[in-house]
Amino acid sequence: MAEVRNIDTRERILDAAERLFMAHGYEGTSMRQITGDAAVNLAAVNYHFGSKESLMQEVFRRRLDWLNEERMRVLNEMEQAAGDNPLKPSQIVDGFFGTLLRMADDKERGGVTFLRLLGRTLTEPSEFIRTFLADEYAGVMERYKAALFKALPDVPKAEIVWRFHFMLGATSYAIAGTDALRVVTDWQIEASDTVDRTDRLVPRLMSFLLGGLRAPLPQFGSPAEDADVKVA
Amino acid sequence: MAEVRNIDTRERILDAAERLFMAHGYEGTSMRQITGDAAVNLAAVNYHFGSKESLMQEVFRRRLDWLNEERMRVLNEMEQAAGDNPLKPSQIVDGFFGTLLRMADDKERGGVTFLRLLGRTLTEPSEFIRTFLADEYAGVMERYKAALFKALPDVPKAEIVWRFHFMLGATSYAIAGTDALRVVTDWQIEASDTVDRTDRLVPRLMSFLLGGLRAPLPQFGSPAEDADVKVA
DNA sequence: TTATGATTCAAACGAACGTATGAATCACGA
DNA sequence: TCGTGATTCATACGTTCGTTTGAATCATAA
Repeated sequence: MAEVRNIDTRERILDAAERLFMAHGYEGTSMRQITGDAAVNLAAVNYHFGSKESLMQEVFRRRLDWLNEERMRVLNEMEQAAGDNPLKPSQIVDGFFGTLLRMADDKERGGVTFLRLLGRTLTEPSEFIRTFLADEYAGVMERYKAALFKALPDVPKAEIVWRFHFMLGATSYAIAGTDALRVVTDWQIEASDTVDRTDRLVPRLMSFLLGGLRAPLPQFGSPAEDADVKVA
Repeated sequence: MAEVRNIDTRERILDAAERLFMAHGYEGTSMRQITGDAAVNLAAVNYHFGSKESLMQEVFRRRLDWLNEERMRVLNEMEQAAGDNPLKPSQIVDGFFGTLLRMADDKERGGVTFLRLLGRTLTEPSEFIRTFLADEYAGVMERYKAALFKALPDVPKAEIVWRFHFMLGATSYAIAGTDALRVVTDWQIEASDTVDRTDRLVPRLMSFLLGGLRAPLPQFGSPAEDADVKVA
């Protein structure tokens, strides 16, 4: 068997697809763009992956399998070290979101390209993508939710789940890096290159997520409460 | 002039486009779907709006013009009432995000359909949409950032802007309502219909946003800090 | 009633889409 | 060295895309 060319072609297609899906979305990327960028024949995608949908799934599976296994490994490790004690919320948040965000520096695992693709795809309308992602994430999701329930026994489970949802939103938007409304404009932040911004993004986001997770519970039916703000 | 049919057709197209762009995305929606749903001739879109891109812009302009004017009005009102005193962060957050979220109940202004479309579009890859949104939002964005700077004089402006960005992400994901990873599964939350969930979403999200905005500042270079969690 | 400009309509345009086909080319075991 | 299965290739299929066209139809002012 000629495995060498095979693998080479597959990987080149996956890399190009990852990059282009990130830049133009699933519907906005054509097979001809992908095969052109990958410098392979047009028919190669259908030969190796079967269809455009299957290609998209493989683009995610290649990265998510490792990510979610790593998340499981980290959580197991932390729970074993803690014994019967509940974990700290910050540990859980770091296990889930920190593990994800640290992929940004790991070019072997897609780096920022994959992170941005993932962030954008989480709000993608296509049904088959949502179904696929939900299946990929189901196990790890349950484990982390359970850990949060145990870590925050006094908080209603409904609140925890919602806040998990909000954390996911803040993170996915942050890693998508689109900034459609141009909230963050470089020249008013600081003179810093992209590398630096990635470096500082993680602690910034983690602080925000933890602050949101630990916020006072909402008072339903009344307007937003206001304790005075203390920072730093 | 036959203004009646004109306006009728325009509105029906805009309504159908809003609904379909929300459900299938910009690239995933065809002119034939839109005109079919609106029960108008295929050529009507190009006659009334010029192109698919212009239609998309008009779908947003119809809602965003009012939203951003309302945001401006609310902010002006609060600032006049406060005189020289800075506003409370919760007031600013409510002015920006609360005004947005309250559109959910306003069917005259698109309701949840438009909110979900907006949420999904904020991570949309298409360049022309991002450029358009950035222009639409530029003014109101500057005003609210300035208000936050004044309200939180001790927090570095860079941090405020980043947290604004994170708040935007959490909100856009929440209103997109996609929940790709199925974090929030109805049967484990509470027996409640959709109306109730919209009702409770707002205070829940506002608590989360304020908690994130007021979180302790990040310690760069060190792992996530951990004050013990106090809720309720 | 007739003239006029706005709107609607059926039909077609060329381009791009995802996919399929069958021959050519390759690597490699016998 | 030859045969075989895996892979690559050029090409074409049928469909759908956004847009355009020119005639038909409408509402209104003169």
